Amino acid sequence: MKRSQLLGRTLRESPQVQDPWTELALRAAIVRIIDDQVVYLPLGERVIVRLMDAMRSIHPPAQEVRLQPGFVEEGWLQFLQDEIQSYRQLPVTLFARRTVRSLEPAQGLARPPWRRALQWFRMSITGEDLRNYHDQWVQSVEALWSEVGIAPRWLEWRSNGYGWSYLHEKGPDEMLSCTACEYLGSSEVAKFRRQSDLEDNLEEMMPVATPGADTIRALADMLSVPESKTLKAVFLMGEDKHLVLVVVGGNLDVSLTKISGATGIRSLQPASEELIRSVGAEPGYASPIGLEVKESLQDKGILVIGDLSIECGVNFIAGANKPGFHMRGVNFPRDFMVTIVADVAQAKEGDGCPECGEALATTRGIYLGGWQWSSSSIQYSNEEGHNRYAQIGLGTLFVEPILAALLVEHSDNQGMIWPVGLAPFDVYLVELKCPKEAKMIVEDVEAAGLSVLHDDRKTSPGVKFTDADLIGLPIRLTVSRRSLEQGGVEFSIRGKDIRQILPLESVGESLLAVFCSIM
RNA sequence: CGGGGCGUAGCGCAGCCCGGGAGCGCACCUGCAUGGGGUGCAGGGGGUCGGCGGUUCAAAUCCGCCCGCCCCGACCA
Repeated sequence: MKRSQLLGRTLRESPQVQDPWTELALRAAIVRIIDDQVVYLPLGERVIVRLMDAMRSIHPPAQEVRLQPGFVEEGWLQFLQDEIQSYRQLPVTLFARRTVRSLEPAQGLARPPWRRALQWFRMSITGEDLRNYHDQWVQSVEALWSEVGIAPRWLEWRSNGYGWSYLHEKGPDEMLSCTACEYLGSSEVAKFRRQSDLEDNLEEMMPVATPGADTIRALADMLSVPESKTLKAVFLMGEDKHLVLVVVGGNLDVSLTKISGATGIRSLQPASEELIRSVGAEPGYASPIGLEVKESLQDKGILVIGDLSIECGVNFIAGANKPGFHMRGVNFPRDFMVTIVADVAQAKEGDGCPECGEALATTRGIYLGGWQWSSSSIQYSNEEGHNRYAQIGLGTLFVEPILAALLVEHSDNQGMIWPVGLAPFDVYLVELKCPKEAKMIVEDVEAAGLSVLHDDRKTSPGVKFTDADLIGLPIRLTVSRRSLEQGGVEFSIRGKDIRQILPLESVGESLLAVFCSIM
């Protein structure tokens, strides 16, 4: 490929963006960003193709399917329920290259509005089979990380899942990490220890007049108790107007992600007041006391999720479901029911680490992908003809975030230093007014099976060398009058202080030998 | 909804106070020189100055209205 014909100029001045990977990608002609939308220039697309090949090849064969861009996650289950009827079809592994829309606001290259993803979907009859597959998958991905030279951290990620994050202060994703041990979790799903405030002396439940105290803050102030002694009741509704009541300690906030994970209900939003009143609760003075609560997920009544914090305290203040009144001395489970108790409160900086109890601190990074154990499932018929639920897991790797991590990991002040195997081309040929010799070199090197970017532009040597460093191909060749006088073409490796002259006649062979040795 | 700022070449901006020639940097084009680290010199193309109206001999510049973008406030938690 001739450099003069390659689309995408390198930028002399650093574009003003907030993170180093986007800056490098713009400077080195890997991408352009137009109104948050990413355009991959030829150099970038070549890297993406190689990266996706590397990602794809980490894993044993799976049947490949194609899902159109924007295909929703839940669609997998419906699709498989249609296709899988019998145990004879199981286990099955599917693979898909997808383009998924980011749920979060776009932010540079690490979080574009649409990102490419590779997904592996495993459906098993037994939990053991799925666990084995999962172990194998995780091992393969770990091998990929070492192959491409990054060391992301393992963390709790999404609901029912784990994943990897490349830690970086400019990363778009917020996490909580333990200041003492290895625990790491995304802000939405990080676990934490509730402060325990148990005592044996359970008070009687009594109404107390609290006119105007329709927020936790006002209630705590009026009764002169800490917010943690109150119970917060949050009403949410799912897409189909299914009502969910969440009960947490008054000092905590609910995590929608955790609730989705615990209930399987997607796209939760605050419930309307009329929906709240329709079940007998009073906005501002609500609690599960006296409501018809589901005893299990299949029962009639209101779905009530109790956070772990309701078991960590006694004698709470909670709403009386009457305007202007609360109840004091409220104790779980003596005074109210919940359908399930789960971890549904949002962890924040300073909370106790779930592993060791030390303080959690905010950390930033880039999510690269991870594994999720599906909470819902599909049915198939077993050998006896009975319906059974399959065990399902989903592994995902995100292409753009991984590229962002690679950009920052494999670069120096001069630009990229591509690992062999991911570089958009193998060789950067700097030609200084030696077109004939350059042509021979290109043919020779390409015959040896290596790809060459031939800088044939009419510009000064400085420009070409600087560009060679910025673009960062593993090998640089320089052919000039000077090099010819010294007996051939100058060879150097990006990022290393190696320079030597290779004879013109055997450049291809020599490079091939070098390549085998550094791969 | 209120307050403030901005709008001039592909991008970034100056000029406006104090009215008269539409400019600068980057990018682009041409030529010459240079040839081992974003080189030098010379020349060149490119803009309804956000829109409409007013004042004036004359408006990017002053005045009024409108449009668009950004920030702050308010509402909400």
